[in-house]
Amino acid sequence: MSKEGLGLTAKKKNLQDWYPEVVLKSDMADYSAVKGCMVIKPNAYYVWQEIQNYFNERLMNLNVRNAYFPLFIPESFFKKEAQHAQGFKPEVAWIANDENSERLAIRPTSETIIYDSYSRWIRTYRDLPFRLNQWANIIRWESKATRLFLRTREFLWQEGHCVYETREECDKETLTFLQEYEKLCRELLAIPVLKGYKSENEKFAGALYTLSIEAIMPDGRSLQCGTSHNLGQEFAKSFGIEFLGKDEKKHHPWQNSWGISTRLIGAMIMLHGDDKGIILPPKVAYNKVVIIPILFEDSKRDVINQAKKIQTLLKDFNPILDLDGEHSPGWKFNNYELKGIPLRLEIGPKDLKAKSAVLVRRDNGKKISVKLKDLKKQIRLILNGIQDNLYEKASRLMKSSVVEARNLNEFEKAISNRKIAKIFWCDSVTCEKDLKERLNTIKSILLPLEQGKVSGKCVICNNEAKVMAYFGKPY
RNA sequence: GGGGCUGUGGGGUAGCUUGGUUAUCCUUCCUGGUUAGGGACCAGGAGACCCAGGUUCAAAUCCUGGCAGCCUCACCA
Repeated sequence: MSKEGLGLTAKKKNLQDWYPEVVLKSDMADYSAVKGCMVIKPNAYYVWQEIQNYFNERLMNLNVRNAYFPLFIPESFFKKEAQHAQGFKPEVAWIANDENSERLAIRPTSETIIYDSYSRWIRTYRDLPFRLNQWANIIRWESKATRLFLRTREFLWQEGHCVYETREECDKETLTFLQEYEKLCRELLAIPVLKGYKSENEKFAGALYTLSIEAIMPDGRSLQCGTSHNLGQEFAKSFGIEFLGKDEKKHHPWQNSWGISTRLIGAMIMLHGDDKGIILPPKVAYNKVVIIPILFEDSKRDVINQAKKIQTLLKDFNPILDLDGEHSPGWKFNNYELKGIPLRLEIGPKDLKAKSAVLVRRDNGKKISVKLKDLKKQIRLILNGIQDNLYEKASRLMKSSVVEARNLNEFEKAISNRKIAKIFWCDSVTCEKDLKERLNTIKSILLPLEQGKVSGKCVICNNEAKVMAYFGKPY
């Protein structure tokens, strides 16, 4: 029998059903009247704001300024970079209001409109490096297969666009931004990731190469969480971006672009949640604590007074104080567990006498009694502990999700066991395409940054192996 | 873009095959009372057939179209 808010599907049993259910019931998001477009509700939007706060500070350290470019991109801009245009063709939404002027794309990414401006702004080597970022919404007109946070027609992201004199600088910072993403995922969202290069098939349309971070979900599928592209000089050539060098000659600069999106919120929900609901990493929880008074007739007033005092004492953690008299404490426990509040504080007559309160962790359910004088310090410690524990738990999951496969047999076994297979690979486009024809949802996830020693045959096609690669099922 | 499934109060559902009284049950919500450390109990009350056409004496039920959700293939963050 299902009870309101808790008819949750077991996570392990059926992740595909659990995920949308828990997103809706935990009050993170809602569907809207428009297909593939979602409402991001306050607790989820707060996570996005924390991502912005964190990353804006990092950007300042890296000398990247924020700016904003238009939502609309003239069709002719798109066509200037042929590979780029081809790559995004299926998912661009168009505006064609005015029959007399060219139609406008609603940005699926902003390279073209931004680089048109860059071509007028960049003149000499003294203008370089040039680094901008924008926080924006993006439209990709997915025909089907939309999923809350993970794939929607409109989503929020940041896109950084930098210009450099030399390939070396560009390479270096392309990697730097990827490392920043890894750090953000680890420190803020407690998400461990794999880092590496995308294969030729999977790289960004128009890029020289693409670096990406990938989080492994509980069902063994890989979720791309952030990308950093070295765009080489091709966009510069297409958009006429040139600078006068110290050598008094004109050169095309090197460029990169890099982005993370609200998809990260989906990764966080899917990775940390359990059968009771979502679990918010303390650093991105709007309310880090919920105070639940245990009320009896004779001690009601004293307990409520104490609960209010504790609320004031703990204001740094923005605690919810639930004084609702209709619901039982047990009902409240379940409700806040569903919504993922990291820490619950229970205060009743027994605690009042002992000058203490009971703390219960959302991540492991452990319950301890803490003296009021130690409360703030203890909560700080416990919240840090929860943050660390979530990351460690997810790291163990990631480790157990990746298996080495030394031959085709082991490879296919790994895939059918829903694992990510680490293999020797020939790194050829045709090999990956052939594989896709046989196992249609399987592709290369990435080629790890640290390659180690590669010797032997490609596990898939038996040609000479050139790289180490992860293969699996992506989201 | 192709194929399949689905849409009933705030949430979960029965009813649809074979059209026919006042649309079932659980939960939520409101009122009053009794309660009280892991989803309390009693009494009363509120609340729904996705939208637009069509067939019919009569449509939640059948037909057509639209919208939305899910699964799957293709594509993609």
